[in-house]
Amino acid sequence: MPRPSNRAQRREEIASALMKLMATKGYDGAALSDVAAEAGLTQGLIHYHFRDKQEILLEVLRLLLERHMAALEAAVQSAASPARQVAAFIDFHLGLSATKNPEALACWISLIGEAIRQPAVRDEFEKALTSIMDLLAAILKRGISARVFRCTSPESATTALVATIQGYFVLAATARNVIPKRSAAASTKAMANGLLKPKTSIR
Amino acid sequence: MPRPSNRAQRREEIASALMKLMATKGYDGAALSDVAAEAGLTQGLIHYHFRDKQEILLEVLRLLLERHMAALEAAVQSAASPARQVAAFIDFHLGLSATKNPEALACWISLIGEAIRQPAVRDEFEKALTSIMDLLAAILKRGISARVFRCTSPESATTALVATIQGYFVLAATARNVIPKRSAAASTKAMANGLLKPKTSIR
Amino acid sequence: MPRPSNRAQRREEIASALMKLMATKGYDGAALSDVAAEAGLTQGLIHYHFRDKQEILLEVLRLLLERHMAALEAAVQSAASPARQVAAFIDFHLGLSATKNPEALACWISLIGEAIRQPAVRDEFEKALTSIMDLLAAILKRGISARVFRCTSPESATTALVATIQGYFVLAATARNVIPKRSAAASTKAMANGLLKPKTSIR
Amino acid sequence: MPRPSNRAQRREEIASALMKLMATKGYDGAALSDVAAEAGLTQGLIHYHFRDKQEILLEVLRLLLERHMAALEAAVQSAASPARQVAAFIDFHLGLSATKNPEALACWISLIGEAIRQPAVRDEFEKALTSIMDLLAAILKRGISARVFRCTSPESATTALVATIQGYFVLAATARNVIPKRSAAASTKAMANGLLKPKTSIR
DNA sequence: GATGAATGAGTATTCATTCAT
DNA sequence: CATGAATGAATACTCATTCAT
Repeated sequence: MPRPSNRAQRREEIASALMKLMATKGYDGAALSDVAAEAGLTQGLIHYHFRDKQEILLEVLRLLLERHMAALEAAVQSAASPARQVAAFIDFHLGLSATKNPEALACWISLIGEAIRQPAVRDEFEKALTSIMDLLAAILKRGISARVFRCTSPESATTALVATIQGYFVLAATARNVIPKRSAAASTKAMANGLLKPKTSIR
Repeated sequence: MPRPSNRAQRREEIASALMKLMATKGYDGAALSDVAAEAGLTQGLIHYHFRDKQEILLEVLRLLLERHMAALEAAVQSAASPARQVAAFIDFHLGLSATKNPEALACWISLIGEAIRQPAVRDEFEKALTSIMDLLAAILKRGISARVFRCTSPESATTALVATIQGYFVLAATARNVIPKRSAAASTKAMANGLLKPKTSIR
Repeated sequence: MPRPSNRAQRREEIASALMKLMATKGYDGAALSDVAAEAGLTQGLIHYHFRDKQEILLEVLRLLLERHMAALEAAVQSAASPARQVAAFIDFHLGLSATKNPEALACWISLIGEAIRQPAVRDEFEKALTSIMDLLAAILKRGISARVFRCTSPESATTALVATIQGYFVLAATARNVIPKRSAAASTKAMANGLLKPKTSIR
Repeated sequence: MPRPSNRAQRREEIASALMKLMATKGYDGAALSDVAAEAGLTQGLIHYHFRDKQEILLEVLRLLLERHMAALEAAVQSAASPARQVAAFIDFHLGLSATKNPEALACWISLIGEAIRQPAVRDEFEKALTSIMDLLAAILKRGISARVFRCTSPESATTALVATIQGYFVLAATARNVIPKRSAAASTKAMANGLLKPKTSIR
């Protein structure tokens, strides 16, 4: 009578606990003993479910991406035209409701820091970024095919817009005061217009 | 006759050593014993020149900014018109020679991570960003006064362009492969055109 | 109809797994989780078959001795005279084929280390040594009765020869290079001649 | 004004503490926290003077060998002829006073166990054995040159005698009861006679 | 018999910081 | 100024053992 496995659930509990702690203390600052306490588990159990701390970090990244992509796809699919989808993509990341989850944001910035150093994290982080960029690139390509965007390189444009979004994330996490209220999405759309030269302005 | 103080020099040596180590190992990963070894002096001496590790980090930030601003001002001042100065500003950060110093880039990303957590670092980081943004804002304001830029909020535009640059830094540090070759500066200029609607295109 | 008990078989599987791991990692270095993996079963099951880790070690010793004694008795019994039996005893331990099983050798050395510390292991180890020595002592006593050996204390002679063999084991396990090729059995026989002063030389 | 170094002294204190604990608890069983307590130092200081635990073990080996060789050379040099020097060599290791230091003996046996696994320990252990064997080999060679020993291979004879001594160490450490009182040195001399066929018996 | 989850004490090692000299 | 020793708390990770199913 094999016992039913609760691995997936426990792994998520542990990763969520790390996510929460990382937001305020960073990856290095989040001790596994704190993670265990936060998750209401013993420290030994953490290493029963994860080989090492890095593996938990990768699970955090996986969770963040999973949740992000699901919501992002929903937001984008509800928009009709490519131009509106680009606007939806920007609003999703930089609109009013985007700042609702500062925990995820701080966690994401911490992930950037670890991605520089830990090759395994870098690989997964790059894949995560690629997932997000692929979604935007597909929109741009549809807009180009439909001749509503006049843009030579959808790859470059995708990168530029994602860079802007990531940059706003950095500013929001480190120097919130330097961002004029509600300017992020609007400015980014203005920039998208310069980049994509759409027949109808993105707004 | 007291021997001449070498405080300033020693402080810079120590900060430079931390900068070098942070680039590859991050702030937490750079042990002060390693810093001492890298700087060619003893661990005890570090605490003679700095109260604690954070103070060295702040010195690193100061050094980075000092060097950055000096070179940036030189690059911008050599440009004639506001439009050309914006281009110079972008090229300085994202042009071909910008990637020449990966150490400073990785160090900067690490600083972002610490700025989230250590309030003292956050304050200085915000000031550093403000210095950079002030320089760009001044250019934009001149352009607006001279009616070569049609842009309602120079503050928002400044923020947007700096965000884009910071975002490219993040991508360059974590997922170099996702940036099409030489696209960063060009795309950013295209975006600047959308943002500033200049009489003559920025390029 | 209850399924047939596989206790004995499982115990041997587990002990064999520990034996294999001990050879390369030592007793302390062989984690029970590794033992379970090596034996192809789960960690929990190990403690169903053994009270604790030490009990597995004792089983390892029992297995090693059982196999050793069976082969040793066969080797000795095929020799005709006491002198030839002594030679067979030496050859069995130090001859060319003796080094064929480095796993058992390394395991034996590890057992020595544990015998120093764990009293239960020491007791069993002493019994094992006694079994081996009893076999040699019987040969020597027969030789003395038959007046082919001139030796006052068969106990001392037995101990001396077994000590030499154990010593060669130590050298073989730790410093293989210091033993001149094929010298072990020959030298030991020369020493046995000094010890037993046989009418016909042992060789 | 450089502070005078006490490294050598501290290293010896720490190694001595490990030696003492290893004798009863083995290498793995001797926790560095216990070593620190035994030496009356803090745990951190141990790692200031030694990179890791293995390095302490190597220092233990070095200390053991240093002390052993000094006393052994003194014992051997006080003997006049090669035959008497061989006797002195044997007595030094197996005579009545040899068992006076059970701590060093148990420690030596533990070292054997570690030499099997840790290559760095094996190398040093082999060198230590070689030092001891070189001393005996030199005696044998002098005896052969002087035609008082009739022995074809001094290397094999050296190995055989050292093996016997090591074997007695093993028996003494694990199964003291199996060694007839005072038989070790006498039996080994009898064996040496078989091996070296000296003109005058070794005794 | 067998599984897999859970425990909790233990371990080597790291490191910022202090301080006597 | 400078050294090197010393501290002590913290940290990730290991592992024999227990237990509910």
